[in-house]
Amino acid sequence: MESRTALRAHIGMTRRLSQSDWSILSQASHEVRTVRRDTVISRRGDTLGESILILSGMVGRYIPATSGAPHLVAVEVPGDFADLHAFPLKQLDHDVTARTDVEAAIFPHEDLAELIARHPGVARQLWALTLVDASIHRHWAFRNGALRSLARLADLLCELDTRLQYAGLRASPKGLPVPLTQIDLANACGMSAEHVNRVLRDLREDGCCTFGGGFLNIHDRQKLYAVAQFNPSYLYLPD
Amino acid sequence: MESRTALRAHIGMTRRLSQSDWSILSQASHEVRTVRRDTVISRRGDTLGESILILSGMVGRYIPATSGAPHLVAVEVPGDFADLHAFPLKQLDHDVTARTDVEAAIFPHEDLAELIARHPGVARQLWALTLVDASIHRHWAFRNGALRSLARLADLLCELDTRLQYAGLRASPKGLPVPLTQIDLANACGMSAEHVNRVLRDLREDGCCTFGGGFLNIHDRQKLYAVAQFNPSYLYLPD
DNA sequence: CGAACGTTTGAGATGACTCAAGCGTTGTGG
DNA sequence: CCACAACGCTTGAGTCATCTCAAACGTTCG
Repeated sequence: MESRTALRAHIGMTRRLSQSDWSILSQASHEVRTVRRDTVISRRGDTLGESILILSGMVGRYIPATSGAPHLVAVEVPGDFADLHAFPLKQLDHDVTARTDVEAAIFPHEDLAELIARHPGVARQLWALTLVDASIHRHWAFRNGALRSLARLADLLCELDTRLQYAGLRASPKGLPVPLTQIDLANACGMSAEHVNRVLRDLREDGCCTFGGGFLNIHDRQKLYAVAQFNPSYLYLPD
Repeated sequence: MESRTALRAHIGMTRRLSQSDWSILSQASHEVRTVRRDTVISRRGDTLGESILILSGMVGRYIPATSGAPHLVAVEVPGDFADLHAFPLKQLDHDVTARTDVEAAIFPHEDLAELIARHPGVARQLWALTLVDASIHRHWAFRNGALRSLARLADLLCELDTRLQYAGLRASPKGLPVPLTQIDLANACGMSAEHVNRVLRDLREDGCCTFGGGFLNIHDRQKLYAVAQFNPSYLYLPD
């Protein structure tokens, strides 16, 4: 049971860890939990005693706005820790919500603490994982501040394409599963849902990609990446 | 000499560290360097062997845009590590530039590594510092995605006010030193410089604050914070 | 079957941008 | 020491991107 967990979980961003570091880390988790879609996993201000590693599904981080809907500031895909920063900080400044049904490996903070004390190398790797997150956050700030709607939306789609593929969700002929609505995209990009719809139409008519039914179908990846002028270096993917 | 450095540097965000943790950490730095205004401290893709703690002045992190000026995605103030994430990641995805003349304490990565191996508690504190950075990045994504120009600019000014005050730069009758131009603000907020100028005029005419000559003079802090609906929880300031 | 939700499209309003010009300040070289 | 260049600030006028409001449609789910 546990070994199966470990096997399945060494995916996506956790591939930054060597096989041996991974086997050490995976011993800190003794439980896999399933979370239903739209469940709030943790709420701003909560004090957390555990962090979760996404095995399947997608979660979002939301900053509540005083007026209007909470704003989507990050998504986590399989292989990402959804809230590892709660381990050193103990507290979250935002909400974490399951966008789909989610399978997650639970890492109690006390187990992490013990593990880290004995394995500084793994500690460094975990630190690095949160720093890749930070780099992605910077890119979201850049995207929302520097890009116009067409490039902005395309850039987000490129990021999702790259990260989801790296997480092992290979594009099939039917497309890459992206369980977000146009409203979610609008929320992430700081655009109105109507405008997202129009920009998606433009991308479709330009032969770049179609988005719908939970799938992103990329017809011309090179063109899409060119529209976004996408440079994935900020994702710090190995290779 | 060194003790003076330590004394002066235990400011701002480093106050998250206890006095004893701080004395341990400060032993990892044997050099204070002065960097001239507008100097590029490190460039995207560089492999860094040291990280710097700002003692005085301000630095910016810029993501180069394929077209147009590089985009300002973060500023660091006294007490912040400008590039501590280069320690676990070894590489940067963006440029770091001195916005003013900067005094910085140098922390060679090999000294940090040794120190961290012996003091896991300090390691955890350093990790936490980079996570506060990440939280600030999330807020910048939120700001650029969710707020309209008036609130957006006001929110940035509130953040600068809070962080600079916390860094020990108390507001004098003449104002709080904010060594940025309107162009910098525009760059950070994803607005045109002309529009920043108009919004600053609005803030001035509303009696909130005046910005100019390297100073932010806040006339009615409560009003300014209300315009931005500013909630500083994301800064994770103790107390 | 009806309600709720997401998508799609249109029309009009507006916030923010671009272009343009003038002004003040600073720094520099003749 | 002056002159000029460079830069940032300020304001105006017109344009454009994006938003808002509105309505219709399809799908899902209870």
